[in-house]
Amino acid sequence: MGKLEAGFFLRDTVEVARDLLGRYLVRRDGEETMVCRITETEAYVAAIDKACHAYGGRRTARTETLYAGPGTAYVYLIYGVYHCLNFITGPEGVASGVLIRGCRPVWNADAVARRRFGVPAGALTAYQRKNFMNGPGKVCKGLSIDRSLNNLPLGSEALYLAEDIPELDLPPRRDTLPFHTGKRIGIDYAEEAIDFPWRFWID
DNA sequence: TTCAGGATGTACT
DNA sequence: GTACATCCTGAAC
Repeated sequence: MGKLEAGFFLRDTVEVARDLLGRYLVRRDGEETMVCRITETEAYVAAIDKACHAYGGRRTARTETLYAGPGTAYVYLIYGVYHCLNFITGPEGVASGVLIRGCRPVWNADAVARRRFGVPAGALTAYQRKNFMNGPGKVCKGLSIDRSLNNLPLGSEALYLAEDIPELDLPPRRDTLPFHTGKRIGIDYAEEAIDFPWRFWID
């Protein structure tokens, strides 16, 4: 099946964030299976990063998932309106993870478009296509991801990451994939961590 | 195309 | 009470 396993997430968080670009996010919601290619990620590392929810070792009901084992899904509500999806990196007990900031449907785009805009993919305007899933809240809207999936274990059928998907003829990520690096978005409060180049994206 | 402002719930002070 | 790892709308250009 090509599912990413624990070893993938047990590496340095920044390296995992970079390596998730171009890989497949698979979501099974009832009878519908949707597949997206990841196009934008950000790394968060509690030990040195004031932008991380678990900075300074903070343990609360919300941050508890950040301390879970490698590959666990961390989903939280932001601004009272939208959800954000992360995958935990490193060993259990070390709070760090990768935020999925953007992706693009590569299988069953109709199902994603209906969740995102209420219409099939063919009915989208150019503006809607451009803003399909270019943000963490939009990714979750398009894939029906909410807090019911928080703390979901690595490799769950409802939501998992894959290296390749042979049955759909989706090829593995190229290991020479060109990518961009920059500062993270929406963390203006995070002092020196504002400038960490921990955001990665592909075209 | 860019910009300001509002929506909205939860965590934390 | 305040802040928040955001997004949408409508107005101005």
